[in-house]
Amino acid sequence: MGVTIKDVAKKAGVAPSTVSRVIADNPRISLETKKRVRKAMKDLGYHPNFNARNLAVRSSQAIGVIMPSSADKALQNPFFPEVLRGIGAYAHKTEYSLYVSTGGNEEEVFEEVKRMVNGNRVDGIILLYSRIADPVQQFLIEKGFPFVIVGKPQEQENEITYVDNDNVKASKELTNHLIDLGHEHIAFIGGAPELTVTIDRLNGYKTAIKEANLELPAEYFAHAEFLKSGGRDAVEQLFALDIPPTGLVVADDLMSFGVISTLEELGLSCPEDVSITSFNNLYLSEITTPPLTTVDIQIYMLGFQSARCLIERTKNKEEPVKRIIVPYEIQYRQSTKELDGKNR
Amino acid sequence: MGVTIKDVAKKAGVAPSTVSRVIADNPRISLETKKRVRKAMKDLGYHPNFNARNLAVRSSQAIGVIMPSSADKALQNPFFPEVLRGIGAYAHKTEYSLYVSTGGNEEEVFEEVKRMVNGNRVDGIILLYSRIADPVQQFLIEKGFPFVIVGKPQEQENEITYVDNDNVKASKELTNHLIDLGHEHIAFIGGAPELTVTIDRLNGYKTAIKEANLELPAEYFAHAEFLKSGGRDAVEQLFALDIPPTGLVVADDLMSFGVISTLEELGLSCPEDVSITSFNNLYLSEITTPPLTTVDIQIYMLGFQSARCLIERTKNKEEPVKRIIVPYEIQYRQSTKELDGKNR
DNA sequence: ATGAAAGCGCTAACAA
DNA sequence: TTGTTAGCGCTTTCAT
Repeated sequence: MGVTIKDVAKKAGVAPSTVSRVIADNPRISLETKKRVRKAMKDLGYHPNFNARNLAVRSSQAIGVIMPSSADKALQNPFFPEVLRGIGAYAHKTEYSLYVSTGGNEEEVFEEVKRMVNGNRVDGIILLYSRIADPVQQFLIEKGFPFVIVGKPQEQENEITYVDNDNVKASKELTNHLIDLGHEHIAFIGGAPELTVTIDRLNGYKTAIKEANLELPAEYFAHAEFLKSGGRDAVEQLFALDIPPTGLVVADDLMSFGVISTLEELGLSCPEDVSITSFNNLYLSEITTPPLTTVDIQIYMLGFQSARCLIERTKNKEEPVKRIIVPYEIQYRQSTKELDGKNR
Repeated sequence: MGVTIKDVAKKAGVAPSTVSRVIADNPRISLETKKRVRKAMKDLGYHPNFNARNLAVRSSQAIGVIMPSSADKALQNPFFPEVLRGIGAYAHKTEYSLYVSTGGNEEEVFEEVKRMVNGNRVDGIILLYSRIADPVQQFLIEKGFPFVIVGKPQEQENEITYVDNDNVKASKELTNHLIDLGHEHIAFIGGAPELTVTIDRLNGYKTAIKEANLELPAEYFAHAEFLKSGGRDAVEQLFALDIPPTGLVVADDLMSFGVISTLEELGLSCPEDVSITSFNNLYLSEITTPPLTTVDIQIYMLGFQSARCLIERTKNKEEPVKRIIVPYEIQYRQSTKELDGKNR
């Protein structure tokens, strides 16, 4: 099957190399022949074979996108399709394709990465997660293979290109909002503690609390899974304390839903009894009850920019290491309210 | 860069073709040499170049996954990462890679498909949506290119391999559940009306209503977008009717959240005032208030099976057209309750 | 401005 | 059981 460059060459009465040049829009080919060749291509329904092309130029015009392993339900987070959409937009623009590795366990993810890299399937990789001591990251660094992280690397921050929000600042701002509303007992519920994003958001929270000279008991940091049971445990523990919090900084909208649900089971309601703030501004956070006060981290933009960095880098070896901080914007909605007398 | 098959051959003292055979685990190579070659591969850190391989065998060991265009927010539906996970699981097992096309507008999606197909980037395609008069589907059929649909084709049902649930039956069962609970005024809220899935679920609903000899006023079918405003419009209209429904069959969990939210704004609550049933059993539907009575359509399995069909097909031209119906299971939770006196 | 020819790294007849 | 050789379809020197 398949009409090749030779067929086109024959039909247009030129050499294959000329056809190749026409494809590349080489300026040293006369407009005359270009037209003739293009017509031949069209008539024959010619489409370049990418495997052949890639073999010849040793590149693949494709980038790999690595999702975290899906031991938990984290992958059901709409965050992923949304970054993917951002990445896809830039990739499409530049005629790159997207290879994705979707979860499985950690080992499988690693295997996928190795397949992509070793098999020359992709020119670069985007990591959709960042955590401490990640063998994948280590592998990529050792190979000197181009990659960018959506999020912030835990180590070697200056040698890795990454696209992130200022999570520390955002988290601090969120916490301060609660403080401004009169809350004095504010707890933090984060995701997996080895994720950089959790660490940063926890730090921002801590900073704000300290600066306001509020108490910061160790029992006020909880880590919940996205899974219901996990979230419930965290909330139950928190609200069984002598002084339960009246304000919550939660690291992810999806977790907030679980938290609100558990609160209701405990007979507490949001925002009357406890104010909740969180992160991501998923489409969902606008339509639930109550709508969430949350940080819009611009997921799409995170994806778009990461693709841009990576593709620019694969096109130009000299492109320097970059750090791109995507601005965030807090959406104030109904999950937070001024602390009223009875709770003080 | 890159150590090639020749290097390995030289080091092992054999011909390149022998190395190739070892890679393919050809049975006519002595165990002796296999071992020697494998050692050489390991010592040299050899990895086959897939572009070269694919060029030689005219295949790519990759499948394309096409998401719907993302004009709306539909892509934020956790359905997608979840099917992707299922597809990825089977793909990984069989050492296939995944190419994805993520949204953009319809034209861009189509371009992506053409790129994948014409450029020999993939051996087959999985369509994650199905709707009437889809140019992509048409293109694939004309080309005779292997593809499978997650969902049900609108035309040429017998010539296309697809993986779906029995949506008609599920929807009927859901509706009957409401009827059994005493509801007599049941409305349907679907997604985009050109999607097959919407059509099927609407039909199941209608059938149940008719069989129970209940009324079926035209105003009882609403179509909502995933976007909040759309869902709100539908709900507001429905509940402004002379006889507002007390039961709802909603085509997607995500839409149900919007519906519940709008209801609350109207001063109605679920399940006290209106019972809601829906589809998908997203992780979310379990943790919100109230937890949803919803059809578990086994999203992961839909993905897994579609990948299986497609990969089996690409491996064997003779593989017949298939239809796979993944069983569903209704999860009864708290969004539905017996109609009490006051609402009759 | 264009052509000839040598690869890119691998597979697959065909020989031996 | 293994080696030789001719491609797969494209790009890219090097000539002309």
